[in-house]
Amino acid sequence: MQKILDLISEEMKKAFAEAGYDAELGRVTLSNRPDLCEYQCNGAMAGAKKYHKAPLMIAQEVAEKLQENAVLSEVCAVAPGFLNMKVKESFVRDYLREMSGAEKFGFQAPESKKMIIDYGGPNVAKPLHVGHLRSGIIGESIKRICRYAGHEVIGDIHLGDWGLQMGLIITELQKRQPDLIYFDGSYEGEYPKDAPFTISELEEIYPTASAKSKEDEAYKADAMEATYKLQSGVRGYRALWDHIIAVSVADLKKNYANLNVEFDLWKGESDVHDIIPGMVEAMKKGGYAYESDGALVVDVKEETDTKEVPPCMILKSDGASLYNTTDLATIMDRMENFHPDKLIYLTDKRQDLYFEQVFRCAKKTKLVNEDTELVHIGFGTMNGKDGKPFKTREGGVMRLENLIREINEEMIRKIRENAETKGYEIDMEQAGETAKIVGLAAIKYGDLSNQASKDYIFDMDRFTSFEGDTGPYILYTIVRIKSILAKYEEQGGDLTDMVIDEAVNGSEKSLMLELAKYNAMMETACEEIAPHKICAYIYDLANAFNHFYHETKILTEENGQKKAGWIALLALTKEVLETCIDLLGFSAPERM
RNA sequence: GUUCCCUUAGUUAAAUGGAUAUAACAGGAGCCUCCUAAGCCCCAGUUGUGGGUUCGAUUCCCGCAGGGAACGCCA
Repeated sequence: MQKILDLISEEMKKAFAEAGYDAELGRVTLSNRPDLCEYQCNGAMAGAKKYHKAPLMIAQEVAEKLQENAVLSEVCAVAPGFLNMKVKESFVRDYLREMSGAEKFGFQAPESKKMIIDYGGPNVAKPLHVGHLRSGIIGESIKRICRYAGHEVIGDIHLGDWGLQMGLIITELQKRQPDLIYFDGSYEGEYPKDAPFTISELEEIYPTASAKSKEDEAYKADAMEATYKLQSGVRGYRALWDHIIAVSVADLKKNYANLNVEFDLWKGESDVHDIIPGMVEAMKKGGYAYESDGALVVDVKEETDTKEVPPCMILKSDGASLYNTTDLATIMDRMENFHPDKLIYLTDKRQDLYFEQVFRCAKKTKLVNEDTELVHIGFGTMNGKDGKPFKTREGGVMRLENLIREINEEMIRKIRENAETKGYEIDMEQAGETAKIVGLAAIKYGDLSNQASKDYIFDMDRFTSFEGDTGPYILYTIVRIKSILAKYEEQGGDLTDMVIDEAVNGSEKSLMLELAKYNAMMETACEEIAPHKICAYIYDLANAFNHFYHETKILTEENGQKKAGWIALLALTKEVLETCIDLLGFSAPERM
């Protein structure tokens, strides 16, 4: 389905051509001055130089050609050469009717690609903290947006499960429980099914071990040896590692489920351990990798660089692999097993240069094809009110589950308060569920409505205040519509038998024009992988609806056809809003 | 030190090179016998600085100031 701007532009282009000017000048845009018009065209000003004519004269000539027209109800030329226009009510009506019946409201999907999203995953055995929030929230939304656009998308959490941290945990475990069967080298039997620790113990063990290793050289040496033993496949260590992963992953799944974030793959750095030697060999043989200060590196600088791009390090001087190594090996693995057209990496934006190096290295060493797209989406930091990285009141790192719990508690309080002032009974269980839904929307909308690349302030008070441009405001709008639709059915109305009518007032037309923007907005949001554009759109749409709602008494309308037309408009608004919030990764409750 | 990014109302954020820069919050004034007042409505208040390109610049280019970040054996 064509975008409404294109349809209007077609008319304008015809008029430009009829008046003897270049048709391309007739590109129509949304009005910057809603008080003057709905759409505008600046082509006359752009063409003034070319035709040596005053822009206003060109605009007037073009406007004359548009006086009899099926699309535009009003076209006028104003100084210095703007063409201002309004569209016919019947044209908008027809457009929305088509949109209602079309798949994805007429949004045309681009050419389908296969892509993998790498969430730059959390490390196992460490609790999720607010730093992990953005990657999960943004990643989930991007995944949904790309799928909506018709792409085949695989999301891989890409756990940090193979480094020194694992050795540290094992070492600390050995100090605490030296008699564990896993440390008995001569043991050849089956290992127990259950882990000798819980997730809370694990979360305490890692920081303890990490702190000890920084002070105690011998301890650190033990940890490095344990890492080596693990990576070289010592049975007991591998069995212990399996336990650590299992306990940790179960906890991660629970936490991500609370955020409504899902991964298709739970791979990690450990998965490519075996293919690293082959990759390194190939890089050497290909003449790409060479030794520098004892380390193995690949040059990735290019002549056009204005900045210095250091070589990409493949192996450390002690021969051990590092972050680069596993990322490159993972690229190789993904190319072989999934044949993606595009790889998207989601991490903190501080890793920009790092990914530039890795991507160049992957291209240069032909791990990927010439046309494989490698994209790094670097997101900004989530800061506290003081503008510094978000901390708890005590100054520590805020655990994700605590953050979610705090929001939920505040939400329940709000729901109770609301019920009390309006004087109705609430089911506490249901209130809890609603609180979760609304709280998640508050967190996600608060994050996604900002451009991903920018830092943003996470202000608990503002996010839970629910006023203005927030997730709860969007949900509230949807709930209002649901409530009206339900009452309409109670009155005996049929939701399957209704069709949108011409707008009868300004706020209704505004709502309709807002709806008509949908496919253009979605196209931009998909191309730019920009969830914040969807947020901005639904905020405008919710505003347009609330304005209309305020002016129009829908259910008490006596003209049945008129009422059904409004109900149809509401139904479309609701569907569009729900589709959008689904792409953002949250949903609306039945009531709030 | 080098390079990259950022700077918009008191605060937090918007604006393919277009008219009077857009919202929200905070501040001030209104609207519930009426489909959820988590709403609607009115008022007041902004592009760091100096140049350039352009008919027109928050947007593009150059300088300056202020802030952030990255710069081979961390991830």
